[in-house]
Amino acid sequence: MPCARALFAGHQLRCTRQRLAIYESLRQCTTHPTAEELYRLVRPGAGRLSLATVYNTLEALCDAGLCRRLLATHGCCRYDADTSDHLHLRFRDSGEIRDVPADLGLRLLDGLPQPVVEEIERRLGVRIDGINIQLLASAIDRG
Amino acid sequence: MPCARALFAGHQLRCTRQRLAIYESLRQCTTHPTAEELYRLVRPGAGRLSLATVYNTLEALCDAGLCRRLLATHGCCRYDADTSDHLHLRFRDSGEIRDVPADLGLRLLDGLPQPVVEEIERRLGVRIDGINIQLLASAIDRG
DNA sequence: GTACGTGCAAAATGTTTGCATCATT
DNA sequence: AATGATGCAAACATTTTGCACGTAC
Repeated sequence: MPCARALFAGHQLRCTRQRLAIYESLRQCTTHPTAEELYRLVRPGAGRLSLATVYNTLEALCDAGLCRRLLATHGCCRYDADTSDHLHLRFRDSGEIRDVPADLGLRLLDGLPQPVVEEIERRLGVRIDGINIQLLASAIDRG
Repeated sequence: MPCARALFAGHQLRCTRQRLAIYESLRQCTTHPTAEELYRLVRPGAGRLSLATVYNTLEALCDAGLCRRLLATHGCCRYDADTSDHLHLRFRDSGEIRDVPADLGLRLLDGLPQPVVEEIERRLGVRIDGINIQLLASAIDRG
């Protein structure tokens, strides 16, 4: 894994003390922290740091492709009266969420190897009782 | 599909004018609306209605299993410095998000039939360039 | 030196809560 | 009649913004 400085340089990101600390911390963290958690984690060793900077930095890192938001809802919560396991298509630019036609969604879900799901249950000691699949889409022929 | 009144009764949900309107509207809607959108959609025909009631109703419907939140982040945004396609396990009760071990995640992803992905691209006219898979887990041996 | 990042505080956004009133059972 | 839902406003939580100052390039 390249060092943070090199990655920042490669993405035209200015390399500041705060950004380095935030990114290093996020890389070492296995807990998928929130902005607030990162702030509390990084602040003690980082001299002055504000929560707004954490948000700004995470935004910059995401834009550069160096991190991502987990299951970001692109704004606010969306609701669906169809509670069966089905697939959603999320458009990267607009955040719009569309359903994948049921037949195609089923064919994709059927492809998932059940033995692997069971091995995940065994190894992690959990019961898996649902799945969310979100395909990320870019519209074709834009710009 | 059973009528809303019957579903409400089956889940010990009081059947009010507002709830009926909200649920019917959500069922007919293909756009996965936000609470705010539902509010604007339902209000005109529903007499008095407040946004808080929309939130309360959606909460009650979700609890009853009659609808679900799409990709709810259970609180706030979480970040991940690993931007490769990998699987997450979300715990229903705590909202904690854990990584699925890479080898298992890969085996699950490899099971996805590529021809189906391509057919989705063709039929919907989009380019699919990423996938989020979130397995929903309940801890075993609780309570 | 300039362009960009930062801190702080304030605003904006999305969601929840307290309480008196009202409606469903 | 009793329980639970509603409307409203206010609280809350998360994220974004404006601006003066500071720092990397």
